[in-house]
Amino acid sequence: MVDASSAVGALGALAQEHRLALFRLLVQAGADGMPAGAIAGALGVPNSSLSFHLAHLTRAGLIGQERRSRSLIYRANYAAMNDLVGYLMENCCSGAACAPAKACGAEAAPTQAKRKSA
Amino acid sequence: MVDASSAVGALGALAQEHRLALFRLLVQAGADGMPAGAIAGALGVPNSSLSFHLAHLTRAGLIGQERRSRSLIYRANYAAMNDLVGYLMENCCSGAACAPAKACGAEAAPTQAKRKSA
DNA sequence: CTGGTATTTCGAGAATCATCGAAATGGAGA
DNA sequence: TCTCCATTTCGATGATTCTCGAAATACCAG
Repeated sequence: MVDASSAVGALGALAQEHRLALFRLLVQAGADGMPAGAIAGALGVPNSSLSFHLAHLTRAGLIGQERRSRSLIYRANYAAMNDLVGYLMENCCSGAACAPAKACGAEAAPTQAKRKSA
Repeated sequence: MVDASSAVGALGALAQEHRLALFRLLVQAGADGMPAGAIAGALGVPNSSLSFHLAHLTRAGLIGQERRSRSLIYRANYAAMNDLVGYLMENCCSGAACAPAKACGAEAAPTQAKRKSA
């Protein structure tokens, strides 16, 4: 489930050039994720700026992190992405021809608890 | 199609409490849309503020307007919404188990030219 | 043409956000 | 333990955004 304020938070997190590119990068990276350094290189953003955006996206619940030796591996939270999309399209067209729009149910539940039941 | 900057624009347009509520209201209203006054009433937002948000959403291409007598009818642009979602999920999971995620193909192309080819 | 209603524009103030260098932190290897 | 590397926090600055009353505009009915 998604409530209005968390949806606003998630959309706000994505509403920024670097963060959108970053999130899409992780979405496309799949379950393997990417270490912060590699992301910084791929996006051409200074470390301190990237860290800021990474934290923003994390706080919004759109990505998760996992430590792997010295590096922090980030990966997209597909469940959150699907929830957000579902929230946007909720009761779409007042019940007209609307496919439920489903998506990447990937195995994105390796380290952290992805079960954000609340 | 969607490019990065228009996606950022659309997400930024949705990343605001009132605008998100407004957009969802229109999404749920369906093809009939709603006049500005009714929206202001439903959201409890002053006219001048609502107009600002309406313009923002319109500039982002997420909603369209049509004059009907003295009122302006606003309605969601489902094509834009679907494009945005498609952009977010593009190449999801690096080709893993990802459904193409489709949605409200409604007849949302009444007044303005929705063909933003460029 | 005149009156009236629906909606937008104008303007200014308050608040939030993005950027990035330098310094601090946390973990791993020797 | 000591050192090194990856990443984050701190701090200040500049830019953007939200809000809303009052005035202007657009349109329709009579």
